Order: sequence, then C-alpha cells, then structure tokens
Amino acid sequence: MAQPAAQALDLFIQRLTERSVLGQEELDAIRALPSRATTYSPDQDIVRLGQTVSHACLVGEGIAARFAEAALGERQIVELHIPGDMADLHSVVSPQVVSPLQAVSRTVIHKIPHWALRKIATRYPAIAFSFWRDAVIDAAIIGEMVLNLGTRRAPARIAHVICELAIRNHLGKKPSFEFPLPVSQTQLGKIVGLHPVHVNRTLKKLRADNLLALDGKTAQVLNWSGLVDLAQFTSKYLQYKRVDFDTSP
Amino acid sequence: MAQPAAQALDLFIQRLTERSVLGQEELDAIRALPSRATTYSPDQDIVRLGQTVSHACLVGEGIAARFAEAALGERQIVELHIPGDMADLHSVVSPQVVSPLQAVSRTVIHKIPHWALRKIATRYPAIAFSFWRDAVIDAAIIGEMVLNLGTRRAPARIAHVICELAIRNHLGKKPSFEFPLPVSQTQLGKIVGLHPVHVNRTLKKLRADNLLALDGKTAQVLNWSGLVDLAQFTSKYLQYKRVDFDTSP
DNA sequence: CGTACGCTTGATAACCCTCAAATCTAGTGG
DNA sequence: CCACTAGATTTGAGGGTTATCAAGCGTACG
Repeated sequence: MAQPAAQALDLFIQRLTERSVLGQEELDAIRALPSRATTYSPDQDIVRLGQTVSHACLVGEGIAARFAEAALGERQIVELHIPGDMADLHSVVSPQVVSPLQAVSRTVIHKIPHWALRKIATRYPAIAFSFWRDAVIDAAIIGEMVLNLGTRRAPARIAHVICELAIRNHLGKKPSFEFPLPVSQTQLGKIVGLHPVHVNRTLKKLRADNLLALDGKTAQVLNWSGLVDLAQFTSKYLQYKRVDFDTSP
Repeated sequence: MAQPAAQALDLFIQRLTERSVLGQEELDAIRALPSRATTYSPDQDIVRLGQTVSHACLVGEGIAARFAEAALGERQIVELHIPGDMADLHSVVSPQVVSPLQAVSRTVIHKIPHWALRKIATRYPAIAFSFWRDAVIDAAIIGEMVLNLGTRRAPARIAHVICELAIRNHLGKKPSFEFPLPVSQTQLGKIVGLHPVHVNRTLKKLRADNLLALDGKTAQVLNWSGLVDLAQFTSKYLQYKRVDFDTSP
C-alpha cells in the first residue's frame, strides 16, 4: 500500500524478468502487491528461528542477511540480500522460519503478506514458476557459498564475496566497481567463516596487492580481473541471461 | 514407464507428503509420472555444468551428489541425495544446469521428463507449491552445509553430516543407527571441505572416541547423543513434521 | 601376478584462531 | 565544545588445526 515500496518492487520485477518470462498482466499483479515498511537497525533480528510468519520481506534499503544457527546459537551468514531482493520469498511455502534474517546495516524492509503472494502464484502459473525459480537460484547462490568455504582460503573467499556482489549490484546500473557495502569486518567474518582478526589481516593484504578496498561503508574493486582470478569466480550460477562484466579473463 | 521406478516414486511421495498436503488426485498424478532408468558407476557425471537438460533425476539406488565447481574445475559437494530424492527437481525451472550431479557410488537414476513435471505442476497448484517447497528445503539443507563449513572444525563437521543423513535415511524405516554410506574418505573430504589425509585422522579419532564408525560402505552410529552434542545438531531445518530421534540431549 | 586405488602413518609447514592490548571512531551527555 | 564510552579496527605473539609431501600397506580387479 505504501508508495516507497514501488521502487523496491520494480527492482524485484527487474530481477524476476531477467530470469523468467512474465506477461504484462503478471507484472501488474506483482506491482499491485500490498506492503508495509519497517526499519531495522544494524544487527537487529528481522525474523527469528522457529517463528511462524505471514509475510515475506522485500529489502528496500540497506543489507539483510539470511543466516543459519547451530544448536548453541552460533551464527553463520548464508546469503546477503541487497535492495530489490525478496529475502524470504521461501517463507510463503515454509512459514515456520528455518532461515532467519537479520539486518546487517540500517535496513528498510517492505513486508508483503503471504496471502497476496499465494493468491497471484495460484492465479498465474507463470508467477508460481518464477517464484520457484527464485528459490532455485537462492539454492545455487548458497551452494556457491559452500564451494567458497570448502575449497578456498581467506583471501580468495573474501574476493569471491565481492565478485558476487559486484555482479548482483550491477543489475540495472552501469557497471561501476564501487558499490555500497555497509558491513563491519566482524560481520564479514560471519560471511566467510573467518575470525575477525584474520579478516582484518587479509583485507590489509588485499589492499596492499591493489585488489580491493573496504571501509565499512563502500566496496572498491581496484582490480577486477585480479579479483576474479584470485577467487576463480564464474557468474554462471547467478543465471542472469545477460552479464556485462567479463568474468573469464 | 518402468516399473522399478514405483518404489522410488513412493519414497519421493512420502517425503513430499511429510512436508506438504496433497490430495489423492495429486498423488495419483505423481505416481503416474513416466520415467526411464539409467545406471551410473562411482564418480561418473550424471549431469554436467552448462548442459541443458529436459528431465529430472530421481535417485533409485545408491548415492548421488550435487556439487559446485570453481572456474578451474575444483569440485565441492554441496548436498548428498539418497534414494527417493528428486536430486534436481530444480532443473524443471532452470534447465541450464548450474548445480551438476555426479554419482558417488553405483547409482540408479530414474529420469523423469520436464514436460510431465511441468504439466502436473501447472494443473495442480498444490503440486507446484510442494515442488517449490522442495527447493526451499534444499536451500535450507545447503545453508546448513555453509554453517557446517563456516563454524565447525573437522570432527564436528563429519559428525554433522552423519547426523543429517541418519535423520534423512530414517524416513519410513525403523530408527536404526546403521545406514548405507558407500562413500570413500576422499569423497567425504569433498563433502566437508577437508583434505583426505585429515579426514582419515579425524575418522580414526571419532572411532576411538566410540562415536562413529565408517567402512566405506556403511555408517554406524555408536553414540547418537554424543554425535549430536559434538555437531551441535538440530533437525529443525529438515522440516519434517515428525521426527522420532531425540536431537536435544 | 601386477596394477590401481584407497587407506594409513609420519614429518613439516602454512594457515587460522585465540588472547591481549593499543589506537581510532562515532555517538552521548554534561 | 569537550570529556566519556562503546564499538570497530589494528597489531603482536603464541598455539592449535589443517594442508602438503612422502612413503608403506592393504585390497580389489583384470
């Protein structure tokens, strides 16, 4: 219902149509989705484990993180969500939260009721497929995260996260190697599975090698092909039909 | 059309209905799915990265692995699939393979054409939702893998994989702490992101501590609550409505 | 019987975690 | 405006964990 959601919804539609074919009627149905905005401060929980939710979270501003937590509560970030991402579209078919969300920076979330999403997914099979497809791509992104943690050492891990975000941020913008990344080194540690102290030392090295500079607010890619090379990055798993960056140097 | 697929399809249906509500009509539609069986030998590729496929793979016997590979071809197993799993149901909405599959042991795969799956998903919204839900649970399982690699050390990582498989294998069987696991130590290394040599030493330690014994064919859980404790395991993310094992010791 | 492959063990080095303390920054209240 | 505080970044030192290199052993298969 809120007007500010329109911008985020347009970004969301852009992501969907980049990957699925939707007609005008379907697009209108998505654009007409009702929503209610909420703002979260850094490190605040957006949805908690075990909770039952009745709305999905569309990121409007800031960065939200999907995380997993062990029995004793230790957290690991599994996926980052940037504006235009429907961070937990999956909750529509799985309202018992198993992938909780937290705000990484100050974050504006537009909450969209499940009934509305279920309604258009039932009415338009093409929308149901595009939502399913979204979940599939999520799984691929998270799978790439497993590859990242399982096979790469610290510098390559961080490089990979930056490469992925550079591509995902690019959508609908001109390919600038500078994008917002309001993430502390401690939080970055929870993304790449490294101790904060080691994150710090690794960033220092990446900066010294003229590959990458982070300042807690913005990411600056100093040498794209160097980063891609270090991370052994390929953008295939993101499944964009068209990608302007060259990822095979 | 092959008869032997019936057993695997029944297992698949059991998994679906454990998590989604489906009517008799829908169940019959699933049971009537056509299929063609193929057998793969250990380490053989089932579907390759970049390939375009027109069928999904239902595991009949053995173990199949979904993996991710880096630009230079290094592989990391992202998820294991046991009999009754539709290993790449996601390919229905994403036919350009981004999550390739390989056989871990000798494996029988029943290939089910996409058109048949798309047809019943379009005809019955409840089926579309249950398929979508399957993708969501896949993502949760893979997310747990990220947690595993990002926060745990070698013994706990292996323990976690075993705990998960014990639960997933349990479906429709009596809760025995012994299940088939035809996986070499080298392959186990590609699951938990460890060097084979270190896998070996870790297994030795787990065996000495009377927690777990693997022989390349079968897994034997010697001390369930000890394993759960070591791995900080919770079965929540698997989203079974009913789980007989006690996972909170 | 030979060969290939997986398992096992030892030694060494690289990587990363942990503890600890100093510096810097941003926000708060006097 | 400045002192104060909490949190983030930075640096050092040490120890634990894991990778790497290498070699010996067992076993399955042709």
